[in-house]
Amino acid sequence: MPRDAQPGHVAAWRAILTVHAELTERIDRALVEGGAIPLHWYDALLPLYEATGHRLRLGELARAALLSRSGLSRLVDRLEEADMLAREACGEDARGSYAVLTRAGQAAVRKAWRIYGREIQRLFGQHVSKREAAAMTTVLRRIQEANGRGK
Amino acid sequence: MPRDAQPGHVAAWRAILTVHAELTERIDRALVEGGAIPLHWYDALLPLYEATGHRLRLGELARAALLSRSGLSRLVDRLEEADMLAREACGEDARGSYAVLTRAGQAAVRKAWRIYGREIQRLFGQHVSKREAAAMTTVLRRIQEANGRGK
DNA sequence: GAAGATTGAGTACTCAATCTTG
DNA sequence: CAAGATTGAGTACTCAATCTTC
Repeated sequence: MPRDAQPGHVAAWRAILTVHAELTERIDRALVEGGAIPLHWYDALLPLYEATGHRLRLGELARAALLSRSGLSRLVDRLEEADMLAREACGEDARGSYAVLTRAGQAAVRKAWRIYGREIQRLFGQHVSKREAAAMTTVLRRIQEANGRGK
Repeated sequence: MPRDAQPGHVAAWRAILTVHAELTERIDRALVEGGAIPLHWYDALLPLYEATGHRLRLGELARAALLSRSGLSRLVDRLEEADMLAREACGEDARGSYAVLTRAGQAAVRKAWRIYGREIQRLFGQHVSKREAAAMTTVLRRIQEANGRGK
């Protein structure tokens, strides 16, 4: 967006882009430097961690991790290779598979979260009051809901 | 970040991630469907558009577009191929080059911005009051400045 | 030797096509 | 033939190595 002729919401969107890019990069760096899994892996493993049984259909996981089915398929290859998760046949529907977190995968998520949480506090939370955080969440959730799924 | 035990700033960060991912994808789709350049190209061409003389050193452009030098080098190959910009030798320093927007490149930025601006309004601005946008910008700029460049 | 830019090798994604099962 | 998952081909990035000029 051009710098001139900016209604307020354009400046806000621009600020979101900048903060997202900067913090995301720093968090990923902190994870790697701290000997944890990369942010990318964390994004895929967290939905599993939060799922009941630490288990999700591959399609669901793809959706949760914002990846295409094919992209997820290859990522799961690498995560399985690294012993973060295992594929498991799906009883009810022989077409499908589950991804299930291993013990090592669960530990990796917890370790990553310790670093991630610390960094969010340091880079973001530290500079934002409770009130401001709540207000921002409200607005963003409203946007989320207005745009969720449909057109 | 786990869904439980969330201080307010974690929820806010999570909301930023979600909104960023969703809107970014929709905007890119709108650009392509509208026959404009992809978001990716826009991100690289806009800094040029805003630069005096529509001209920037490749290194500067890399920084502005949040790309590595090598990544930018290849992107510039494609943009040059598509007649969006041209490389130009740098008089003062024969090591360096400039990237300069072509006429077509300038037009492409303007066309993309028409769509982009409309989509920001539709997906984001429409759901946010002026006050809220201003408040959000203030907070995010504060974070930006606290984390800009240094540690 | 350091800095600007490019090239080589490797990684990670996409869409379209395919295979398998419902 | 529709849906879940994978595979093939193509694209776009990264870091490390290289080339050129300061």
